[in-house]
This record gives sequence, C-alpha cells and structure tokens, in this order.
Amino acid sequence: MEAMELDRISSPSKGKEEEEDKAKMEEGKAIVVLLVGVPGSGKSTFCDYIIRGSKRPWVRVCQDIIGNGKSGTKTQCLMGASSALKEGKSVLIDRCNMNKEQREDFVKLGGPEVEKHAVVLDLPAKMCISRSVKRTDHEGKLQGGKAAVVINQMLQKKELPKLREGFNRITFCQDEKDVQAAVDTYAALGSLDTLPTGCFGQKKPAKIQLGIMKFLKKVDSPSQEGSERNAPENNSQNKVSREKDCSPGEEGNCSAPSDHVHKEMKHCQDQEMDMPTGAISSDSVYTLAFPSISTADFHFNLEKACDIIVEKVEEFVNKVNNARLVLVDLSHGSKILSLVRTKAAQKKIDSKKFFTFVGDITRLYTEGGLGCNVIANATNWRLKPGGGGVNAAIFNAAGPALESATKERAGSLAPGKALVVPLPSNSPLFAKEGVTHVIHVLGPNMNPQRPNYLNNDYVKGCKVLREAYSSLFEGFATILSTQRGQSKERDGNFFNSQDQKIKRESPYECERNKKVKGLPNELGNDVSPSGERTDNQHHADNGRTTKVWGSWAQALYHIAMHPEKHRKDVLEILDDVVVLDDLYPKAQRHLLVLAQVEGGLDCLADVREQHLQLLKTMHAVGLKWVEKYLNENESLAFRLGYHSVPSMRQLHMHVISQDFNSKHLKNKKHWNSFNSPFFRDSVDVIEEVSKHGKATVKDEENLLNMELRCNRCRSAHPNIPRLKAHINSCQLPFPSALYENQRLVFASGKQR
DNA sequence: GTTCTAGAAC
DNA sequence: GTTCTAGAAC
Repeated sequence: MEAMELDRISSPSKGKEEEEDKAKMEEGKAIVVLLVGVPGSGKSTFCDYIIRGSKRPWVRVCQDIIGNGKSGTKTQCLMGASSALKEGKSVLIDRCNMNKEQREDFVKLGGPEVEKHAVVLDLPAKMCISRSVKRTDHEGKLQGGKAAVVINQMLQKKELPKLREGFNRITFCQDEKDVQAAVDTYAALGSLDTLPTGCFGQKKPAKIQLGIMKFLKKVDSPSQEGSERNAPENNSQNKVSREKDCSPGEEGNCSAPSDHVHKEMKHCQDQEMDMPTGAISSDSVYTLAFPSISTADFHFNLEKACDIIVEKVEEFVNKVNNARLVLVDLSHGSKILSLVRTKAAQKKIDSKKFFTFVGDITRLYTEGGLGCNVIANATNWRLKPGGGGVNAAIFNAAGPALESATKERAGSLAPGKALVVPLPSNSPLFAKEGVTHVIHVLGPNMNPQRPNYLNNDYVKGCKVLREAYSSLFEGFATILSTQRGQSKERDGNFFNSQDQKIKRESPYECERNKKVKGLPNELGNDVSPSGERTDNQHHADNGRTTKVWGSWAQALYHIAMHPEKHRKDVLEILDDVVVLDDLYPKAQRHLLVLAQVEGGLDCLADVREQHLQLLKTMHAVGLKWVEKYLNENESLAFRLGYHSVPSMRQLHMHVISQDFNSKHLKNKKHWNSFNSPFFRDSVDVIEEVSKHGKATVKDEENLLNMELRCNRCRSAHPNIPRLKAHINSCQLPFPSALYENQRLVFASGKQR
C-alpha cells in the first residue's frame, strides 16, 4: 500500500484528466523540492497546501511516516522519491535537510532531467519551538519540551543550501508572508510549467543595529560605557566585515568567512601568483579569468603579447573597482606569466585587481579555489570546439550547452573581436565552477598553418591583439554593468556574493531600480530602468568615470563654472578654487572648497596626477579657512577631505568641524559619509595621487550603512538621536590615526 | 501612540 | 543633495 511509505496526495484530476496530465508530464520536467527547516517550521503544512492546490501531480515523501507510518530512514526517502519520479511525479521531500550532507543524495535524484529546488523555511526559532512545544499530534513524535532542545541544536548546525550544491532554484522564506508566496508559486505550477532558476527571497543578513540594540540594553549606562569606549577601532571594523560575510538569513549565526575564501587564500600562498595578502576576497568581486590570446597555437611573439596584455589590463583596472582580472596558464614554468608579472609590477598595477594564476581555466574553482564568474576562451573563427588548447578544454568542460548558446549568438568571429555568451545553468561549468559567462575571443594568427595568417606582420598583429583584449574586457564590462545593476537571479549565491539586499515587495525590480538611482557602478555606466545600458547617456573616456547627474546634483558645477553669478552664495573666489558654505552644514563649520576646472573633474575617481597641484591648492585654501575658524573658536577640530562617491557633481573638498552639531545631520548616510573610510582625508588623497597617480575611493554601499559609532570613543549607538546625544558630551580623544599625518587640524597647543 | 529609518521622488 | 512619508521599531 502506497500510503504506508508515501504520503501520497494525488492531483485533483481524476480518470481521463489524470491520464492527460500524465501525458503532459512526459513532456515537462519533474521537480524535486527539498524542504529545509527545523521541526515546527511548517514543512508538512507547506506540502499539504501545495498538493491541495496544485495542477501538477505531487508526492510528499515524509521521513516521519515513511516506515509504515512510523519514522523511517533517509534511504527509504530516497527510494520513495526515486520511484515517484519514475512515475513522472514531482516530489516534496519533507524532512529537515538542515545541512549539505543531508541534502546531497537528494540533489542527485533523477539526473539532470529532474529540476532540484530547495525551499528554506527559515522562520524565527521562537515560532518553530513554540509550535513544536504546543503540538500533541506530531507525526515525528517531536513535541513538548524536547522540541526546544532539538530545535536549538539543529539551528546551531544549520547550513543554508547553496546553488552550487546542485540546486536549480532556492527559495528562502523568513516569515509567513514569504511562505505563503512560495506556496502560491508552487501550487500554481502546471505540469509543463517551469520556474526561473536562482536564489529567491534572500533578505539582508540580520541587521547589525539589532545586535547593537540588544547590546545597548545591557550595557549602555554611563558607568559601563567606558569599556565600550576603550574598544579599539579595529574591533568594530572586523565585526562589520565578518558580519557581511554571513550567509543571508544566518542572523548573526555566522562564524567565519566562507570555506571558499579560506580555500582561495590558502591557494594564494601555494600558487605561483602575485595576489597579495589582504586581496579583495572573491565574495564581492567579479572576476574574469583569461588565457593569453594568440601566443599558443597562433605563435604570436611572447614579449609583444605580454606588453599588450599589461597595457590593456592597466587600462581596464583603472576604470573599475570591485572587479578583477586573472591571467591563467596551465604551466608552472609559464614564461608568459612571469613576463606579465614583471611588467605589471613595473607599471604598479594594483595586484588586487590583476594577478596571474597557474591552473586549468575550466577548474579554477574546484581545483584552484579561485572563484571566477567569467572565463575567456581563446577560440577559433568558427566558434567551434576542437583545436586541442584552451578552446577544446572550455567547450569540453562546458558541454553542449555552450556550443548551442554560442551558435544562437554568432556563427563566426573575426580576429580582434569577442563574443559574450551567457552560460546556460545546465552547463557543468556553471553548476560546478560557478561560471556564468564565457567570452569567446579571437586573436591574430602568426601560424601559417591556421586561418587568417598575418605573415609576420606585427604592426597589424599588435593592432589586432590590442583590439582582441579591448573587446574581451569590454565584454566583461558589459556583464558587470548588467549583472551589478540587476538581481543576481542566476549566480547570486554561488560565491556568496555581497549586497544581497532585496526588498520585500518585488525583489528584483526594486533592486534594479535602486541601482539606477544609486551611485555609479564601477564603470561609471548606469543601467536604465529596464536594466539595459543606455549608452547615449553614459560613457567612459580615457579611464575617467562618467555618469549621469540628476539636475539637483549640478548646483556645485554651475557655481564652479560661473562663480561670479553666485556671488551671494560663495565665500571666496580664487584662480582655480571657489569656497562656499555647505548649504546644509553637518557641523558648526562646514564649507566646501570647489575645484574650478572645466572638463568634467566630477569626483575623486576622476583625479589623476595632473591634478596634484590643484589638490594641494584646495588643501591649502581649506587650511586657511580652518585657521580663521580656529581663531574664532579654538575648541573646534577639523578634517579636510572628500567623499569617495559624492552626490554632487564637480570635485569638492569638505572642510568640516568634528562636532557634528547640526540639525542637518539627520541620517546614517550623513554620519558615515564623514565618519567611515568613505571619507578620504585630503592629506591621504594627495599622498596617493603623488605616489600612484590616482586616489583610492571606498564606495562600498555598506560603508554608508554601517553601524553608528562615535567619532571619538567609537562607542556604538542605535540611532541618530542617541548618537547625537552622545557626541554632544563625549570628550574623549579621537582615534589615534586622526592625530597622524595632520588629518585632524586643531588649535596649536590644544589637545583635542 | 511616537520615534525613527529608508526608499522614492525631485 | 533634500523632502516626504509609509511602515518598522519602540
């Protein structure tokens, strides 16, 4: 009797209709849905609702009753699921499935023909415990006081599912609304319907501020505040970065950065690569791995090729943040890698953004621990598998999915061109390696045995090779501009990407819109509301970032261009700077020193070595005003600096007193824009530009969103009013770094 | 009920 | 950049 093993609830269709449904099933894909959740999270109810309302035949496999109505084993569940799949039914796996090990055999069920989904019922522990404690009729006999102990133990070991375990789709439910939405989604699924792949419903990790609230309730009393005051700044920084490493939904239950990062960093030490310690973790960085183009089978001169690689890499890395390039070669003794490393070091290319790596480009993640979203393929003009080198390896590793996806887009490729191909999710390269795109690129050929032979014409050859790398990196840039702006529907979870902030109502639309409204992305190219690039509005020229500035963001630009027309608004007009009070001062004294240059010097990212003198002038003018203000009120202290990513166009330096006593300081962004690394001290900017020809900008969104800490004692505060109340009276010294290098300017003889 | 935050609109 | 305001947090 089936009911003994499987809690089968058939579709509402009966007789003839059932036959029809069965026939349809043979065309559509069956789905295995693994429920993931502790007892009391509502897994059984979830299944019941789906089965009750669904047009698709479902079978619920419940470990609690699979042993003749009693608790059974995982193997019994696997067998039950397998036989249901053979009948063309979709399966709901109703067991806790709390860790990867528990899930892995289910993910293999039915092979690639069967879709594997996970639905995570990540409801508040309190709720699950209270449900379990109350119930008296639980199938698994887990009820009463025992439930609380078991649930707490399970939660300690909780391991949220990842796409890389082999799931096509993961839905995270963190409240009843989410659960209802997931039920509706699955219940509405007809036999032929499929659901989009990727992670859905992940929300922001537990807010840092919540933790602070709990903390403050216990310790925010005058007598105890000292201990917090003494907390070194580093601790707070570390705390934030660690919490950002949490998987979404972990609610502070995280322990360490992902295994992947460990693996990668360990690998860095083992491998022949110049990736420094402290390099950007792949958690947050889009990575393109590429082989040397044309130097293998196409016999292109190595020296010349290396020069071009370094030249093109330099161009690209100057344009982007938070993306990196990796030159990959199979051979440990690769001459090309060592040449490129040397040249890159000479050019002082940021080794966080570019490094070399020895390994198989098709197994960078699984064998090398290096997560790469995009890989480049040195292909042939027919865009076909074969040839023996990288091209054969990539087509082979990616399976037929890549070949057909490529064919859909182009039939051939000219030398110097590149073709971006999104990798279908059924490609093993996507599933195992986390590669979302392959960029085919064709370089110049110096091999008489191959097509398009250039007969040693290196003038033309170098031109084509340059073009090839430009096309490749532009292709990568296009991926960045769309992937960054849009949701991470496909690859959102593979490398545990940061910035998984998704809104409640319509996660993907909102995320996309937010990016449009927000700061420019790394290339300075915004994304239109439809998610497409609007090239008529955005462009990058000569490495300078550009973006569209709203009308409200133009005010400073107009003043800089025509200061004489704004005499009433400005304090001082000099040859190349204009000084004015900030219209909404965030402190007792807050003025702006505005660069009076034409040609679109809009922000710190646009600053180059040629602007060094201007930066020094701006600093000197700022100091002159500071001196004046200190004469008026010697109790003040000042910082001079820039916002990493300003809201207003035209390079401007803030000169701001550190009291932050202002009615205009209203929100977290205001505070953190002056009191986190987002604020770049002018002295540091000048030093960076004179040493490296450009300034560091820290434009991570989380900097503006980080917890609120006193700029003197670094104590944490739950909200702006509380912070303001605190800073109003805090007299402790500023963090020591501010006293170095004259970052903090105060009246001589006065220790602030 | 009041305070506060954060997203949308400008 | 600010203002407005819904709704979350208290």
